[in-house]
Amino acid sequence: MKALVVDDDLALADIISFTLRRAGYEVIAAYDGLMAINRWQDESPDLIILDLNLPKLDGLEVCEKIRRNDDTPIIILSVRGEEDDIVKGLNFGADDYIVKPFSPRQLEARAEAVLRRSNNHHQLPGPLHAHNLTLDISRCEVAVDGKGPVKLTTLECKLLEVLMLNQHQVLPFDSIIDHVWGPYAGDRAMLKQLVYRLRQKIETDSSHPVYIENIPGVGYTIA
Amino acid sequence: MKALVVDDDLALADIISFTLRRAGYEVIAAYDGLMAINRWQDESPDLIILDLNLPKLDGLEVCEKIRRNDDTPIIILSVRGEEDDIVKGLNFGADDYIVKPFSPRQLEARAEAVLRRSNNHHQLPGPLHAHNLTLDISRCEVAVDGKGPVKLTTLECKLLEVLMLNQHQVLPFDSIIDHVWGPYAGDRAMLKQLVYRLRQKIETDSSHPVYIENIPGVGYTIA
DNA sequence: GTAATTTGTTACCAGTTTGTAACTTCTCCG
DNA sequence: CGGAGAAGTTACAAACTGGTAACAAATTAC
Repeated sequence: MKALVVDDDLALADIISFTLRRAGYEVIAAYDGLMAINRWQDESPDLIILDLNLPKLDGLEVCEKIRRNDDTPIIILSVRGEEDDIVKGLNFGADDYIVKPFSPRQLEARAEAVLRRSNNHHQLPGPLHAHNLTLDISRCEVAVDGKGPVKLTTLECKLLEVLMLNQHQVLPFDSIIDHVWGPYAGDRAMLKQLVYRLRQKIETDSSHPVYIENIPGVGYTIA
Repeated sequence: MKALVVDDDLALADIISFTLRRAGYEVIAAYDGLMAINRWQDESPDLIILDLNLPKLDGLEVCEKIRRNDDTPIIILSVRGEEDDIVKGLNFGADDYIVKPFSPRQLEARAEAVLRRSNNHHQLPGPLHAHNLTLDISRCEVAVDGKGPVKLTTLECKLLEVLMLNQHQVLPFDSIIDHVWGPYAGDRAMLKQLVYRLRQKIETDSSHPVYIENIPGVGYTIA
């Protein structure tokens, strides 16, 4: 069982690693967000212990990025014990959220509980389809109604991606914002603007949006 | 998605049930250990929220008994936040352990995280039914008698939600106000107005309200 | 470096939603 | 019957919302 420990606090990372090794895990470590992504790609661990407060790339973003590609179990470890942080973390796809300070034994028990549940299966992201839109995420291009692909900017692409991934569901403003700009950045004015710009590119009749629908006071959806 | 809530504190069990219903779960309850086992056998819920301090049969024993037979996700809920308790709970096969007091939002998020793992297709909260009304909370839309959906405002939606969740019960003004406007906001005049506006949208004969009934001096109800 | 593109910021407008208050109707009860 | 209190109705103003636009800052391309 291979575990990836991500924490910029070297001392703490060591303690965690030690704990896990003692419990029989093979442990690899990363000290910032980018490194975490790299090690995850190279080593494909069975479990990730993730601190939130990371240099270079925020923990939540790491979590999101990983979740987009597979479902390696993730346990978030953070000093932030606020309600909002916990809920946000779990909504980003984490399996558990432990507030520091914590005990090794608890970490061990929770790791086991999470692993007990997980069973590996992969899924690779092809182009996304919804309605009659086809989104090629890697090239940031969308084909409307089969017609020639339209180039999107990075943000527009992320917006459309999260909407299409959750087709038929209404996504609340805040969760869209989190997914497009990452946690702790972005606001409604920016989202409003971005939706406007994206619509300009994919909607034909501006007064009656076909694809991106607004649910007043709640969020947006692609039906 | 069916959830079994086990807690001998009736008030708390009610709060938990309400929270889960709001999130789109069908909820059944049990107030002691033996009852929990019975209901679990009869109803085979998709998720169990389990208090540890139970009469007749201890929570941990319930957990163990259930685990022996199947792997229904179990979230333990307890006042005991000691290391030992948490580790023990998780080792008995629970999927998560939440220490009281906790917030509804966190319970909801953790329930979702656990379910995400247990059955890979994560079922969406379905619409609410009562009488011949169908309320889609996420879209703020209600279908009357199967006919085309009517758009509701956020407040109207919250009002109808709380009424429908408590169908057949008379809800006192103050508790409705709390649920719609939150604590320390809203008053009866505003509620009166809101009921009027909601009725306009769903009632056909204004002089004889079919859905929302007023109990003078007490509150409103959906029969 | 400059030009082009992308992104963030601010302001405005129209439509909607909400709060407030006055007024009417209903109901209960002596 | 009549009056008081509760609930329903009406009307209007204030606040808010989301779409649009124009412009500035930041980023990228050349």
